[in-house]
Amino acid sequence: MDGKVTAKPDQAAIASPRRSPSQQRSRERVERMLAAASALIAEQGSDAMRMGEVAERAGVSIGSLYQFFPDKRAIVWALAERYTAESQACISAALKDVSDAEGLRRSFSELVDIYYQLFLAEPVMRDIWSGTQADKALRELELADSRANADFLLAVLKRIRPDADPIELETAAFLVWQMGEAAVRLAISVERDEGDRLVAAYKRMALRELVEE
Amino acid sequence: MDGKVTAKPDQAAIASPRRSPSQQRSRERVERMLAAASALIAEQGSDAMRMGEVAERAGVSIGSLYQFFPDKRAIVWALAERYTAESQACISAALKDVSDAEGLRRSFSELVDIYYQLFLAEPVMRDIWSGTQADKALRELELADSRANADFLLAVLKRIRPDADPIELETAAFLVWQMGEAAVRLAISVERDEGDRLVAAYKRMALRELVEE
DNA sequence: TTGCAAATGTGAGGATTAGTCGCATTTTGA
DNA sequence: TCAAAATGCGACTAATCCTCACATTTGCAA
Repeated sequence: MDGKVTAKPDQAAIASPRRSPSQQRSRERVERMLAAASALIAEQGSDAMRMGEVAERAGVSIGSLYQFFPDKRAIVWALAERYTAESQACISAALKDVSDAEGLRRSFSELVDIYYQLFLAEPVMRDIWSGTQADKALRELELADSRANADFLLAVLKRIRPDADPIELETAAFLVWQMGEAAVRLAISVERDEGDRLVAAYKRMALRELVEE
Repeated sequence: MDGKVTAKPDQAAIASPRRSPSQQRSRERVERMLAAASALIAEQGSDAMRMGEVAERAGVSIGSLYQFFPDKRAIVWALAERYTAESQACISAALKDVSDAEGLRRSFSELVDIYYQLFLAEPVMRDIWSGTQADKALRELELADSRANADFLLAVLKRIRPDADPIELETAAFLVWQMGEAAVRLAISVERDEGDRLVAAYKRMALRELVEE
């Protein structure tokens, strides 16, 4: 147990590749590893995903897998980061130019629908956010992501209601956003009909809080 | 809506004791096992809990542990069941006699506070609901529990607004309840100040939905 | 009391799987 | 060209869940 790897203290050691692929060849292999992991998570869930199976499906050896990912969580993390970056861009775009209540109504409703569809359609996201919450680092990524997204909403609120207490607006934005994530997670875990009703009810509830206060 | 816990699909097959302790001696030993598991979960989280450690701390052998619990999840499940039963009784009591909007305001506010305090104070609950969600059976227990609790709320709503569409009321009750659980989980994972603000904001939001529609 | 079946208790070992390590092969760059 | 760096490999180690064959205790009918 003589530590050659110990140098890095925290987050880098947790989530970043053990070694960055610098050659074209290895970059492609890393992509294959991620694709294999993604497929396996979609099929069985991240918990049941076996590292050996990822390696086999990617056509690489176990050793190569661990060359670029320090541990199993790092692979899931890497996928989660991609999805959050993607959805953040989407959210930012949807809310960037909103500056009045009516615009918020429209954009917010669309946004929730997009989010709902995304979760319905993407098994990996579904698993990562509802299944692997056991992982502390992932929970923190989600929380940070949630805050970042809530900030887009907060920016809109500040434009619409410039005189309101900023702390109150921040609380409202964060809460409403987090509720939305919970609503979507709930919606995808029940029958489709009920899920649709729940998402619609959430939209009403959220908008009432956001624009009718 | 019979106010009774609806039996989940194959909960017995998944989680029930492999063998029911019939002698006083073994009943006490099972209690010791659960107590040990509870303590370990509080200290390290259910994921890091080791079966060997549970056995050692309970003063029994590994074999005895598996005599009464078919697997690791069963121990966590058994603890989760106790807590949900406890909190359901509490919720039922708080909402049983509410029959008007003002009563709901008062009781709901108290209820949320109790829930919040419970999560703040009880590390095992905290871990089970935020950490071990990777376990499918536990997710289902939570969902069933959530529905059962929402039913108490639904009963109140039906008394207060007898003319409203029952499906809509059901959706509202279920959503509001689920949002509450999400709000509390969120609140305990941030700074205390912010958590308090979030819970307060949730209360306002929920009551507006429940009594001002 | 006695005898015996059922209940309970035990812990070494089987089975699985995350992660390591020394060495082989390929690429880079001077 | 060729040495150093990067990449690739897979048998092996370690940790951990859980089983199983056997030992011990308890309940109870004769």
